Amino acid sequence: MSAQVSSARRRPRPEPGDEACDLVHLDPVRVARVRERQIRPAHAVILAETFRLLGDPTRVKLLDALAAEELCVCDLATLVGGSVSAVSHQLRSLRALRLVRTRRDGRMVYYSLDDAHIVSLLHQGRRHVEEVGQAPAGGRRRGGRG
Amino acid sequence: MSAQVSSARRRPRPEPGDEACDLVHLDPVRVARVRERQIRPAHAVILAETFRLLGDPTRVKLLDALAAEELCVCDLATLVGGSVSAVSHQLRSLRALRLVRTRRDGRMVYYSLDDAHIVSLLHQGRRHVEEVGQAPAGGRRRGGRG
DNA sequence: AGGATACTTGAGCGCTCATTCAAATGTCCG
DNA sequence: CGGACATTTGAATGAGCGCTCAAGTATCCT
Repeated sequence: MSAQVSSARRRPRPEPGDEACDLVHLDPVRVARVRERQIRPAHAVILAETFRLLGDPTRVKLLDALAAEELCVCDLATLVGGSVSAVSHQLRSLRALRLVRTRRDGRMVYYSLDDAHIVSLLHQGRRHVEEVGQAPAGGRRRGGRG
Repeated sequence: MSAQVSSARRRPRPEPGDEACDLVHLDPVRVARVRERQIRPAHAVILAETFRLLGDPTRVKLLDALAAEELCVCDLATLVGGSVSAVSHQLRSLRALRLVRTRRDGRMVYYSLDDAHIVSLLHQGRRHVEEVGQAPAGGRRRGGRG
């Protein structure tokens, strides 16, 4: 672990024949090692897409509320403190990604969760936030367990 | 479970004295029940903020790469396939939220992960994506293992 | 000191996205 | 059928974001 780990880290001048791309100064050993375990680009996109859905306070509240039980749009709107229209729009996105499903009962439409993975992710995140209980930007603490 | 669970669900006409807000048709029992378990709005914002950071392919790749080992900016740029500047901007966001930390070694700046919770979330998500291996929008399958 | 390297930063731009408002759809009741 | 209700949808608007480009900072080597 100390013989030839870094090929660029201590190199005074990069040789001209080295550059295969814009970057002539990278560490090929390290890069190759990471590449083996690296997530596939397509998967990164899908994963980001999934996390992006959770990256909005309204949707977080929506999914969190639905984790308790199924709810109609107007109850959801009340619970998350938004307009019925706004909530409906968000539910549409959630439904498009199959995160929630609907059930009609007369005029009412009841929403419920449809993806156990998301619920797991959400709850894990919620647990973390409630543990630290700090604002993330500027004032966040690591290991704020006590 | 069938006595008086729903006050609005089967009510023909809402009485005029009922409306305390814009919504005159909600189910107070259900709403109250969910409210007890509901995430606090401030926590929802923090949680969304956290997930939002993970809601970008470049940042997902960045964090995923750093989960393997510490890396300098130019290696990261190579691994995620972006410009050094773009990567540096993203790392700035990540650093602001204390998701990554830096270590200087001469001219190089090495980044590494600084939040175990995020890593856990990321890996959990990655595992899920690699299990289903399907695009989320339009063609997603649940339990698409076979 | 001077030049090269590794990274950061600020401005600007195009794009996405969450919300609002207004209108439409579908359902129940008389 | 006609009115009230629950929800959906489309257009418009405004804010935020990620990228590029160009300059700036910090470090190393001679």
